Amino acid sequence: MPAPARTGREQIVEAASMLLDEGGADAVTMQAVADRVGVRSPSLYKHVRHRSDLLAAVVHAAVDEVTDGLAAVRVDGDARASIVAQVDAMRRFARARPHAYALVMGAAPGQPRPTPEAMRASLRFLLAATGELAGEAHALDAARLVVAWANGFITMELADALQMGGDIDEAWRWGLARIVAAIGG
Amino acid sequence: MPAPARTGREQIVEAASMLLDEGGADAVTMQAVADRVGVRSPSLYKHVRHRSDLLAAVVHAAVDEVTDGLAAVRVDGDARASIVAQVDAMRRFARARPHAYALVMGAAPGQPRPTPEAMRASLRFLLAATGELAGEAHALDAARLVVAWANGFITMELADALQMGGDIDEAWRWGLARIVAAIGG
DNA sequence: GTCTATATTTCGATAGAC
DNA sequence: GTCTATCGAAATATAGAC
Repeated sequence: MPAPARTGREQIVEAASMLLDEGGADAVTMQAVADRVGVRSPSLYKHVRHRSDLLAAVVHAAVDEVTDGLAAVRVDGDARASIVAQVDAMRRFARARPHAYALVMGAAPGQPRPTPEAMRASLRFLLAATGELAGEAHALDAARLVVAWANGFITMELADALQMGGDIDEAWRWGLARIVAAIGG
Repeated sequence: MPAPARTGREQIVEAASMLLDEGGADAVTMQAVADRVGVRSPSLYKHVRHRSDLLAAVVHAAVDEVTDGLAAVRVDGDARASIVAQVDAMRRFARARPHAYALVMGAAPGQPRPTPEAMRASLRFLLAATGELAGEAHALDAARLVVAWANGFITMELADALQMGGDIDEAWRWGLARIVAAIGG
């Protein structure tokens, strides 16, 4: 056997995810990924079709991570507590992996997007909770309200926008309480 | 006189803004800007220090445009109407210039940001309105709530996230009504 | 102030030997 | 499957003539 495999698609996606976290999508170059996994850049093309294929895999892995996190913190018997726990988990993920968060939530037009099915899976338990509070007829509207507020808040927090003084965590809790109340809680 | 001026900083920023709208920040290359204004790329450096200087000017012009738009639609005697008018104006701007909107609201980590003063100026009349509704003690929290929701909704709308069926304009109106009610309206 | 010419770097991707 | 070698494209920016 001439050349044993020294890397694989999984390890490549992992390295690309780290580079995304460290320097954004632009930092995910084939050269940088190759350095990270310890091979020469042409070898990557035996595991990945092209750069966009790799980036799509990175986004897919990130949205899966979010989905698992949201599923893990849900509270089955308490809709209010479940909503709070899930948006808190969103915020934790965003703080830990801001660039990945931006890709998942589609903050940058023209960047790779997760599939609609993957996004739906992420919001499964949030939809259940908002349905309990707002009624099935408005479950979707209410989920959109919650996610929109949380996403907007998190995005601006990461960008240091709305830096107008005041305690940011206090603003988060104040807003969250109002949002939950607004959808029928 | 050896070479009369065929362009100027204002025209260059304008061309760069058009390129931003058409293809995002990555499309704003010195070459593309030069083609657009009708000169060779080295000539641009007589009007602009470097590319980041140009991009910063583009962002500044965009936030000024937003500020003017928000000031124009405000309703002085009616806080609820003023809030609705201003978030509607935000949404119109985002639909007209999605890439510019993303830069202004800081959706992409690592991109050029408007100055805090410019952002504050944009939110002046919104703060006045939320102060009326929520009380001065919570004017800032309430403004953050409104802007966060609007920004999150708009961002996801532009990215086709939360595309889970239902009328998107109806969701906007439903959410907006709840938000205004939530802050004391 | 604009031009030609160019330095320099970096990128994605391919060819072909082993 | 990995490697060396390389192509071709595109980018920012500078030097110096006019």
